[in-house]
Amino acid sequence: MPGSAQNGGDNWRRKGAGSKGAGSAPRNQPRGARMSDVAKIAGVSAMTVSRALRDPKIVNLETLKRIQSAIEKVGYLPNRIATSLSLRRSNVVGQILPSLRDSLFVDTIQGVADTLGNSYNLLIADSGYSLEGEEAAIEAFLSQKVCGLLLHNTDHTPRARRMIKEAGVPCVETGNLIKQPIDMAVGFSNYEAAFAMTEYLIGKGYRRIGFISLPIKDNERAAKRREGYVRALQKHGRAVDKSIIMESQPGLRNGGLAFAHLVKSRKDLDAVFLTGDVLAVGAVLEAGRQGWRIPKDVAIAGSDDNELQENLLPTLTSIRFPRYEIGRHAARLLLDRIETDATDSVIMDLGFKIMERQSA
Amino acid sequence: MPGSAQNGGDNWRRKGAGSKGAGSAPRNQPRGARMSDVAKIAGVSAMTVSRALRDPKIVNLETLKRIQSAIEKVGYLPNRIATSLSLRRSNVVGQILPSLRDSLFVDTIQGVADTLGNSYNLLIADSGYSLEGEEAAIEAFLSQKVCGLLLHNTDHTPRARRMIKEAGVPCVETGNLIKQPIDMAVGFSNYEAAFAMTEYLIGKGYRRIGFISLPIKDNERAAKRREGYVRALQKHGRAVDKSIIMESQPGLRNGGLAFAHLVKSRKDLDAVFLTGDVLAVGAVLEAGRQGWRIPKDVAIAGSDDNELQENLLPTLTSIRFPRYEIGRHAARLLLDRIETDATDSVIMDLGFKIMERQSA
DNA sequence: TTGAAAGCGATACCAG
DNA sequence: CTGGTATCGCTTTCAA
Repeated sequence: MPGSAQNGGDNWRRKGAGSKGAGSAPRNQPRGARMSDVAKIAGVSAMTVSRALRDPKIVNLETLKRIQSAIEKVGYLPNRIATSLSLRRSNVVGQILPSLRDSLFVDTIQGVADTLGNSYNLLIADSGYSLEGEEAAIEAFLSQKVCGLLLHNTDHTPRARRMIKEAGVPCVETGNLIKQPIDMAVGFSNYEAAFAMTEYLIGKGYRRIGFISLPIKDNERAAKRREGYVRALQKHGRAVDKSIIMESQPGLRNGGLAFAHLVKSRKDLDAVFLTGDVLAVGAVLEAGRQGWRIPKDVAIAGSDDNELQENLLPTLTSIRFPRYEIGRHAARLLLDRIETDATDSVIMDLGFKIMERQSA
Repeated sequence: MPGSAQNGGDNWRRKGAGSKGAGSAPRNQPRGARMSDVAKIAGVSAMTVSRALRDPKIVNLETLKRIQSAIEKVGYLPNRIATSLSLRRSNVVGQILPSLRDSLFVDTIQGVADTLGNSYNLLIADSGYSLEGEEAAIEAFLSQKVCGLLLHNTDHTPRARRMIKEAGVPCVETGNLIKQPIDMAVGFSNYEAAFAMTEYLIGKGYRRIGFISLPIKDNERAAKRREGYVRALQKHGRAVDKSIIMESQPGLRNGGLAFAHLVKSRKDLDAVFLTGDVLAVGAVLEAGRQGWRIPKDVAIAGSDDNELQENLLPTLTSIRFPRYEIGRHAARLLLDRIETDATDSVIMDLGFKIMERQSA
């Protein structure tokens, strides 16, 4: 229902909204020039045109020139659909993410796009955070005959795994690293990262460290982070207190609310580790509203570091993940597999960094 | 050069990075089942299978069942490349944005993806903020035979415009509204928005209002906003002082620096309007560092409202643009054009909202 | 309701 | 260096 509820009875400022204008679009399906048209004009066969496009060196220079001018004359654009059918291989890579809206993923997408360059195109879809959604997108992409697949989750439906394997399409899973990828994997260990941050906080002398993450259900990353937190506490002989382990819905506001709730309910907390989305940023802002001094009253640590976090007041101690690099490497692995006969199953751990700042 | 410089001599925490594992990928190009294979198993012709998939009702129920079980048996997946070639029309929509990394655009992408649904796929590319980059992406997409095109700019190379028109592909330009779209346009007026915000500030009693935008060169949106600011001042009989009109590179930090520079150089400023990217957020954070009271010492107004801006301290007065809605409407227009014989040239103004908050 | 034949626009292969 | 022919996998058209 686009634009009905959202804009109903609104007070948006606009001018002459929805004007249907005078112009008209070209309806005469011109069915652009084909290779054979170019060939005819240049006085050669279609095959020669094909060669001229693909490998100009093997074509007579004179012929080549005639072909090129014919191409310009009719404004010929190769039909990549026909090429793909003939070659039985497309030049399209498919990437599926939980959500496109989440700014966490845009760096990875850009890393992929930058690496693909001009020879490949990127098909993109979101799973809506559901395995069924992912399966549907995978099916659609395999139907499109993508030459490679990039998945964010490492958790998939059995049918999804089977389809990918049967299609024999190169596939890179990004995000949380696992032991048994479908094909290849690039990412970092959410477990290790949360473990390291928890140890960092312990090392800084905090005695009672709360933990807030996104809901664990159907979220392997959040689950692994909580596990890392718990194990780090245990390693250092700290009690694991379930009453200071919370979940929060995504969003700045929700993170702030969860944080305030936790701090108010447990006066002995001296640090809170919020991981996922913008939860930690919300906590810093909420602390400001409450008048709590960070880190003196309570310390805050976050994850998914970005420019905002290093400019907040106070600046936020956080885990930095190499999201752009993950995109680059994932795409690179795909291209290597496609363009060479590389066949190794690769698991690439790009690690993480603890960014020590003012908040903890 | 992926991963060399960026990770060279680093101190990222990882485990056994770059392990080349034991596994191996399926190399035996299985060339999945074709429609004729399904047909053979079901004891019918390929045409009947085609009909069964496209319009099950017109096929005998018994036959249909045999076909369906044959499909499951061989794990048949339709080849959309072949369909597209045969139909001379793909089910892929192409969207081109200045950058994928910029979180400003993700809402629009999501709006598009949500509207396309399961029947269409989304090809995406970035122009790298250059007209040449956009032209290259348009050419690639037209070669892929996209059934519709979504452009962010309203400024294009002549060749790009010509190619789109000659291909006869439905096209929606989003972003700044213009009078002469290639085909259709959805967006808002940057001029009107900046004009309205400037009038708002004047109405609040601010006497001397500075202006900071992204660099105007090759940025029609920024140019229109500055024009709106200037005209609003003129309408209200205010002097236009070039020394308090600045440009800033994108980024939180840069916005903060530009803001601090402006405030320090002109002690009589009582408000600054920062438009574009996260400039205004950077200004609020910088004010915090400097110890300036907002809006008492100086007021701040921004644009591109989001959840962060309404949770900053102080909350930020800002212009809200309906980015998600733009995506939805743009995609809807495209689908209408594709699926019906609609031919109207539409210019749709979705407006904007001034969000009045604490900072101005 | 079903099937046979002729494309869609390019490329691989084999001759010349 | 160049051209003819078969083919990629599906759909349209026309018969049966």
